[in-house]
Amino acid sequence: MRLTEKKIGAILRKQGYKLTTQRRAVLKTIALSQSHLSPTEIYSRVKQEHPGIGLVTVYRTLEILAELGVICEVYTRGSSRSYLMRRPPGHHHHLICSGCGAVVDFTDCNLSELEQRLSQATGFRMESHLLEFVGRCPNCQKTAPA
Amino acid sequence: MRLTEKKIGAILRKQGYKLTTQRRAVLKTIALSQSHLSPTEIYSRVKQEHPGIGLVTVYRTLEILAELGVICEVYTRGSSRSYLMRRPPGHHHHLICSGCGAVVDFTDCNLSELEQRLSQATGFRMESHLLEFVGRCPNCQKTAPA
DNA sequence: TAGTAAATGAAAATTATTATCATCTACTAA
DNA sequence: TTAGTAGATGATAATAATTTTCATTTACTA
Repeated sequence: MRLTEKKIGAILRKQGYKLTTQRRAVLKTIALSQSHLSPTEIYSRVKQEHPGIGLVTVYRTLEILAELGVICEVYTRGSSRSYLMRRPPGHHHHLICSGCGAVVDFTDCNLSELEQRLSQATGFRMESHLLEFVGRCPNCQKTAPA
Repeated sequence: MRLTEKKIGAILRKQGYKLTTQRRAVLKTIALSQSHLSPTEIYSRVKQEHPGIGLVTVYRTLEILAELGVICEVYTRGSSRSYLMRRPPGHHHHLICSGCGAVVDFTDCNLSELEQRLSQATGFRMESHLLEFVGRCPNCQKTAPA
């Protein structure tokens, strides 16, 4: 179930947001990328087709899209955020290439047993979890290590 | 196996680093905290006893300590990093309270089966993984939700 | 199609992080 | 114990990341 622009528009509107030209452009850029992108990277790509767009708009758009679950944040080293189109609809995780940044999604994390065990041991009420694998994709394995 | 100051000193020296007054102070601050702390938080706490210390020194110290595995980085929302004393010696993960930031460590993630499956399916050579649970500790469950 | 709430971009303010450099200090070797 | 030196520090500034403000514009509803 890939999210079409129409569906995304509906999701936005339901929450009182509008699907503007700029948001469309940001979405398109993220959708076209195989790797995760920082706000600045998204900004400079979008600017090629929409020279007038402001970096602020990119930030605001990313915040909303992430809140609505249309895009996902990826947790990497480094001092900026990085985003990615959400491809599987629900709960899922990422396998990220340390070379090129390409991202593979997977859904079967079966952590519920561990989650229960931890919850019982600590008394925490669980809210969420974050799981990411980092590795080298076949292509980048051929390339010199970085 | 808690890391003593003496052991940490040895770890630093082995890599050619020195155990300075400032580094001691940063370590002490992190060790005394039950929750993860951002560079700025660490800086302001350390400054109470060492008014002369510079924020830059805190950043540099954190970088080195993280590189040597004496402290761990925690991945949270928000636009700054956050660190924590490494308590279990080797591979481990965190359960973080969304209320007070307290951190519980756990070591049994048994993700190797999943890791292998993913590796076979994608051809990625796995390098690492990141697993964190977020929940509410017993104390914060009593408090109003935040 | 008009009215309105929401979105935009410019500019600036904040906050986070890194680099530079002259001075200082922890540690090693004698 | 002490001198020499590599490494560390803090001041300062530069850079990068993120957020705020506000006057103007625009998508969408009625």
